[in-house]
Amino acid sequence: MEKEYYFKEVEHRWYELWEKSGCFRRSEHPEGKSYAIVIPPPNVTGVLHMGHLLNNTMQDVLIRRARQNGQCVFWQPGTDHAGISLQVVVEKKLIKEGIDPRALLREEFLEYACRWRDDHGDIILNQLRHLGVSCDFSKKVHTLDAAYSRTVLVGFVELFRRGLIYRGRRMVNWCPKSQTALSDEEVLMQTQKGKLYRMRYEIVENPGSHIEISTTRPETIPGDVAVAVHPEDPRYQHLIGKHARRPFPEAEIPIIGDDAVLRDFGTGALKITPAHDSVDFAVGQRHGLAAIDVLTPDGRMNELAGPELCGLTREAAREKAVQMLQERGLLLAADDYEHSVGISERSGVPIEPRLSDQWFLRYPCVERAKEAVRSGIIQFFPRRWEKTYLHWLDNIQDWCISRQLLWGHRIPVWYRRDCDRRDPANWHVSLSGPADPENWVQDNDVLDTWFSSAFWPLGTLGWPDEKAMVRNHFDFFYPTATLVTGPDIIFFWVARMIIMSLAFLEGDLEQIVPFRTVYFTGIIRDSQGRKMSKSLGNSPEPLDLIGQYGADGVRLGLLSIAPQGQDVLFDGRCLEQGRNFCTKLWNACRFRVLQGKLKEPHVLNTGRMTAEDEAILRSLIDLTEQQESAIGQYEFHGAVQRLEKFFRDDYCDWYVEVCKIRMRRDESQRAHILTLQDIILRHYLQLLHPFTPFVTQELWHTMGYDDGEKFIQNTPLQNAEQLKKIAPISSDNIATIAELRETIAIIRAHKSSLGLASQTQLDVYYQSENKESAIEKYRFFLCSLCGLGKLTAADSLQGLPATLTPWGIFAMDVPNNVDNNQELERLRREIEVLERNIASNEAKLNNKDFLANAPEKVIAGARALLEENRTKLEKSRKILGSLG
RNA sequence: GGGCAGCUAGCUCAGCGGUUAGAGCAACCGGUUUACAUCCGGUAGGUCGUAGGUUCGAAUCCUAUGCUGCCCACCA
Repeated sequence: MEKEYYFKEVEHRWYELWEKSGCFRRSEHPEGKSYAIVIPPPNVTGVLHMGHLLNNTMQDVLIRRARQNGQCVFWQPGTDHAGISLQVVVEKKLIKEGIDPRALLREEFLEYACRWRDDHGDIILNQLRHLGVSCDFSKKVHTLDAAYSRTVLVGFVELFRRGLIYRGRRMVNWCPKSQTALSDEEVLMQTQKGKLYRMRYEIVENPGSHIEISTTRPETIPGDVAVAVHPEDPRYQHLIGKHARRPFPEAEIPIIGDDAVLRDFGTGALKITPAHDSVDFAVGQRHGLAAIDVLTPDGRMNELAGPELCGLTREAAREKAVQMLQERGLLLAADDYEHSVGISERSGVPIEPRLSDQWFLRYPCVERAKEAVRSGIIQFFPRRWEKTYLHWLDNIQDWCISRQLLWGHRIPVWYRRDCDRRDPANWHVSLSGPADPENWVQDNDVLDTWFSSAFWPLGTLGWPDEKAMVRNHFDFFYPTATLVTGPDIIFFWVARMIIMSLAFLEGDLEQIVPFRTVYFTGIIRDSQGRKMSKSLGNSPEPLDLIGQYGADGVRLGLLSIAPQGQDVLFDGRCLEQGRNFCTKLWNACRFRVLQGKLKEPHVLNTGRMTAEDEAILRSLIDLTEQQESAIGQYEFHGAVQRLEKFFRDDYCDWYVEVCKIRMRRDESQRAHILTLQDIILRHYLQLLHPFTPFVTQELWHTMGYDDGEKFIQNTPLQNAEQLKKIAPISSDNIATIAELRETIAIIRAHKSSLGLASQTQLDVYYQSENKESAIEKYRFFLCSLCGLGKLTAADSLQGLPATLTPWGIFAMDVPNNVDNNQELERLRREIEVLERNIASNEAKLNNKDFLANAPEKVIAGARALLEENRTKLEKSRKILGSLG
């Protein structure tokens, strides 16, 4: 066995073997308990980032543990076509090559896009392989695959048939940069500093008098069709019915009363621009006003804005409009003002409310979707996200699902050639299109990418094609077990998957929900709590990290700092610790290998079990129980901590050290000890495997534990009950070992506080009331682990510095030159603390209310504690007396 | 404007009604006795954001309040 662990070589070798052997594949004859996860499909345009590492490590832990537990596992991988993102990437590439993407035909552009997708689409999944993910890559799905596309379009057609998808001319969020409509969820509200302009329009009927109006958007003045005031506002009531003079292009517009106007905001008078504001649009509808669109799709002013503004960008037009107001003496004030502006999530520019013809979905099954979560049929971890989810569903708005893009699922609607597209009589909606295509024109738009992702758990398992569903064992793997994702896409994706599943499947909620639990991970930030971003340069390159620390080190490190459901502050040091632990594991196993092979491996003679053997076995059983509950509650952080603590503190630093002493003293124990070590290491490797798949697999092989099963992940994991059958464990023995370990720790600390190096041999005298036999039994451990020379019982402490342990007082025969003062000081402090504690114990036990109300167990505990403290105090005083 | 989290040792977090509040990292002291210096032993460090309340007992429950961060919301 190599002295060093070469993780790079090991990881590559095993991953290839795993994939080649097909051990990640789902069973084609599934039986027993199913455990499926669908991967949140990464964008084909994406590169692996820290969030992917965390998210996929967690999924892999769940999947591998399920495999060990003998469940029938399926982890479905795939990629998302990434609508706008991919289109932008391809457009940029074309421009670089001197091709104008807008001059291309749809088919030509799509050809370029497909080629890019085929060249780059699998990069991110291949990167994930380096992390060790055990997805079934043979079942990979891409959202634009023919079968999956069919799923999406069937969904559209059916929702249309049910009257839930409709086409309408409505105010939508328009992104002037990508020139498409967006859903409300794709608009981020950001507070921005701007100006609130106060200006005045002349009253036509009373020349020379004016009405004052506040606005943040003077560039939309040419689109004004009215001025609105509150109908009961005494300041303006008399003006309703009269007209105001719009300054440019000059026009007379009516002054109307509408109670949407807030009297106490600004001047209480509102200019109405129905084409560029949703409130104004509603007002316009109520009053039968026209909408004058003064903007072009790319966010510039058009001819209707008048010659001075036409052609300017929104921003430039605002400046120009302010200047024009000033020139006309109409601008009264420009106050600094902070307000929310909608920003396009994708392109980062302010969105423009715009009137256009789009397709909308009225969400089905909203009440059932709420019920599914509220009732706990779908469980959220952490639970608080339930509220966020329910709140969104309570206020749900229809979803604009059409996008003015080329890349995506083209809307399966055809319009009769040269006829009114707004008249449903001229629509054809179907999967295959009209029988006489020459008379029809297909809708140019594609569907929102999130519309297609909403079908992910359904489509990946073959729905709605019955043959495909049988082939994919839909009935067995659906509903999936768990979804692991970020809370940032709770509306975009999680809620919509639930809704679509409920809309299309029939049966009890338990059977038709897409998953039974959702674990929301935190977001990875840098060590200062900032979001990882390219511009800040604070996002490490995941593959570099894997190369530097090993996939196992990265996995362990990340999980060890990820608090449940809270953001993760990333620091490279955690990866170092992760890697160090893997090295530690390697060395401990190597040590076992150096002890040699056993003739009869795995056969334990329980008659030879000692107290320390029982204690380590008990720790292993406890660890096994803790792992089960921690992983069940998605407490990855706690699970990792306990795994590391057991191995370092209990196994390596205590048990193995003790075994060295035992074997040195008594060669006949050797086989027994090594057998037990093998049992422990073997089980421990299995417990650790989901977290660090590579090093555990390598050791599984190196240690020769693979005689029955080559791959550790396919080896059944014993539970706590099964482990308890290995050998009987007495609680007295467990207590004895706990006391022994405490005694050793106290003696070591005492030596250290006396300024003595740990290996300095010291003679020690002890006084013990009833633990002499224990001390004698374990004297070799005490001497060896504490660096003691002679250890003898004595009647007096002879004025030597002494310390109190569970087993009595131990006095160190220190050289004369050792300074006693520090030791005296320490003792006095200790006595002080004891006295304080005893006083508080007594006060408690003298409190009648405490005795009356506290449970018996607590009172008994308090009494025992008081007794213990009194004994300690007495002995400490004795030590002090003998020293002084 | 509404809602949700977080505030515990220098840093990152556990603990969420019952002894004297824990861990890892960092700091400091000491150590190579045949797995491991990517290691081992040890020390120090906290009025649990603040103020009230409930309780025999509060970091933990309640009520206010202060920061910090996130989400939702059509006041131009």
